[in-house]
Amino acid sequence: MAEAYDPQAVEAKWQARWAEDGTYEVDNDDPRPRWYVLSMYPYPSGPAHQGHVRNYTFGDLIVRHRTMQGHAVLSPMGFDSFGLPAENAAIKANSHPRPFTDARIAELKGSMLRLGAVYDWRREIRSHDPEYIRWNQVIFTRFLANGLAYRANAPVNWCPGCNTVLANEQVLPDGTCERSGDVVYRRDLEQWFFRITRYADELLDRLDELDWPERVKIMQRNWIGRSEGAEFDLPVDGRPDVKVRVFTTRPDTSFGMTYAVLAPEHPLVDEITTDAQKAAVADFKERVSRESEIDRLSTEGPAEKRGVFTGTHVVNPFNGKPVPVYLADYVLMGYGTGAIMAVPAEDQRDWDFAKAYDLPIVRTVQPPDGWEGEAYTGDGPVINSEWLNGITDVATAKARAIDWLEEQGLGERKVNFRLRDWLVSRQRFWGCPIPVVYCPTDGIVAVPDDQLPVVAPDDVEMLPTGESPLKAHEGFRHTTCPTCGGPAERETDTMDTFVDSSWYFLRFCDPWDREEPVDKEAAERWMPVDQYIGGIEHAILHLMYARFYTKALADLDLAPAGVREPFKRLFTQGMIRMGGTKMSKSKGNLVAPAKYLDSVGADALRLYHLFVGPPADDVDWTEQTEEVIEGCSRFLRRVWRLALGEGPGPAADPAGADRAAHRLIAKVSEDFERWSYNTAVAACMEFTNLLYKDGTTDFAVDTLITLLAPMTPHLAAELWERRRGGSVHAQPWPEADPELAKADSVTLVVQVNGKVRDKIDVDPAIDEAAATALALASERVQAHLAGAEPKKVIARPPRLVNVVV
RNA sequence: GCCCGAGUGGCGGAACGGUAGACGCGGUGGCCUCAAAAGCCACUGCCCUCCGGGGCGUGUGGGUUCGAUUCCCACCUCGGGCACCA
Repeated sequence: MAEAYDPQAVEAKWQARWAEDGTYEVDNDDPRPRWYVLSMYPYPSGPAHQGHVRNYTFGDLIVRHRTMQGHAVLSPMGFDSFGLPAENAAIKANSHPRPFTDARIAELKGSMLRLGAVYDWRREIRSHDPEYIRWNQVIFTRFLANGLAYRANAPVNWCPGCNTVLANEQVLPDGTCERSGDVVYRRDLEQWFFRITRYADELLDRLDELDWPERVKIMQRNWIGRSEGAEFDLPVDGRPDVKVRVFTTRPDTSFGMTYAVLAPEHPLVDEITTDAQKAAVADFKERVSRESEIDRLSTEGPAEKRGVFTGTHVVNPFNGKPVPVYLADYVLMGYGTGAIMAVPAEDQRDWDFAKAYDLPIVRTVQPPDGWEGEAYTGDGPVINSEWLNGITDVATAKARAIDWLEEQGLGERKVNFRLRDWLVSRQRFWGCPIPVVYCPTDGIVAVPDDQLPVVAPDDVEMLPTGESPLKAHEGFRHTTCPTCGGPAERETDTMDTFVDSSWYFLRFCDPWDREEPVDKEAAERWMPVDQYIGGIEHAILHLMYARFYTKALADLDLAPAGVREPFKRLFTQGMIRMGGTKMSKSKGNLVAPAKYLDSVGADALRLYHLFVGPPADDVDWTEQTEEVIEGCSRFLRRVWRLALGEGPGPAADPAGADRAAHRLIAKVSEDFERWSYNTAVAACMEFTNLLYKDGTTDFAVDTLITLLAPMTPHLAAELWERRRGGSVHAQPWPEADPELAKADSVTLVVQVNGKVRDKIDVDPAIDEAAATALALASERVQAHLAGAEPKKVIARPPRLVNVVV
């Protein structure tokens, strides 16, 4: 009797061997065809949780599968180690975020190793490493030099009590500060931005060429929010020198404009407000500025309170008629021109406002017969529009209206984006410092390369004031100007941590490069990432920023010019849920993987994650989960006994077992390609059941072990070594022989009027005539025909015959 | 409100337009054992049955088709994303 399967012993042995042998280290000059697999590098929050396990199980499967297929697989890993949790923990413990972060990384890395996920750890990147900070900062200065980084005023949440900026998450729903309880208000502050909008068109257009989940592409398209329309001027009535510029996507409806609206923050507001309305307008502006973001953006609430009349009129250039100008909170300064022409008949927001303020409504598109709705935004013939009347569709009318505006010199075609520039300033300590100094003489000066990295000092006091200790650190703050040598002040803001993750995949190609952030030759070789794997929660921000960085770095000659997109294929795995909500540390409902690593082992836990359902779907962690994991462990023990000769004896029909093995190869290979791991596991279980029933052959068992290698790598390695010697992971991925993989007989299903009435075993090569004859000869079929003549017989040999009466 | 995605046994889930429920969990029965654990074998959608079989079944209602879980239309429920973007 061979010894029982001891997962902990087997797993420790092979993990040590893979590390010692550097099995999954890959050099940049490796001659094999390249393949770059990347799981999103994690924020180190402590030991791995089930979401990590799921992510790295899929990633590791691909690494091992592609390696067996003969590729040089680049599989790097690192840690997104800057961020607020470490800063808060440090404040709480009155320590520094670094030791805290390093400890969390050690824990997470430890559980990744125990999972048996293999990486080229020589390439490890940590965002808080001074070397990575340096290159992050070099890139920032290049962005600055090329107009991709700039400083501008931006509204922020300001807490007067804490004297600091708050993140949206730190503002309570009632608009007060979560720490001090003071009323938070919006205030303009100088902040750093990256000009991602320069790439808006390319970010949108290149989505088409990506092999990404459709829903992620849709989310990105919506986020970019490209809309085509026109911009034109509305002269103020009686003051033709003052004009209000508006943006509209529906210039065809211009004859239906019955009023105009400015955003409350619009610069022309004070100029055009009449004396009689001054008090009301001031009152309204004051109220809007105090409204929290949430209130302002809510569609709830009485429409009557949402606007105010300025007392002024503007002239509709289309028909020369004056219309009143209002301020309304539903018009935003940040989009378009911050002013609109309002056409209540064809815009629901305008309709609601018009109703509340008793403004006229004029339809310019004929709604379909029986239309009972309010604003009509669909297609239809133009009405009430003078020279636009008679046009029967919106698209033509739009084009005609824009042409007219351009001919008259009143306005022009215009494309607007919802996408805003990326605000990267964070008033935080535990992040990459922005490498800039402010000099009274030279203004904003980038820190020169030879003085990088700018690293935050260690002798800081982490205080619960909400302020970055960098601000209070005189030694850091006061410096000299790199240009004039005079006294200057350092920027104390740090960069958004999304900056760190926007190019790490490029650095992985050659993390040893001491000259440049990205080694272009190495990046040329490995990029783009062939398979990127991560959570759907990064569908917009991280993936958008990384796409932006890749394009910008290419244009600045900091990355290969030909690589415009970082991630060729993207797979987004489902979330782990428990009791209806996402399993997470903050919700306190984590089920630690360690407990399963200690009991059933890593392979069984990996198998569970592969088997439980389609990888893209969410997983519910329930009372039953424990039993399913136990079931996976049971299967592995079954394989163990089978492989070591303790299960069934040799097959009476060895050729039949071998043919089944070839079918298994075909099935698992196909399932791997289409991310159907749950059915691949099911096929292996089914095959194992078959061997238990009909007996084994060496080829059948070896095949099973080889196919399991990417899924349960330790067990497969151990069994292969005991049976054959050497490493299963060095074996080539098996090829199915199509001849042998053919089934020796198939079930012909015979239906009468679409209902199954008989099943007959037939030769797979059976032809239509023979199948029909066989079906009609069936006693059961005859019984159901009851003497009637078939009207029609549909034969789809060898699987089906349908007799229609 | 708009945009996605999903509704299949007691449960997780299978199913190029062609046998609905693979595989697993749970359950039932049997074998092994002094007993238990482990293991092995069989059965397991619902209803009816004269045990031959028959009927009903993939959220609801229609449609296309010889045939629909699959394609089309409408609706319901749940989950997610964006939320006044002119």
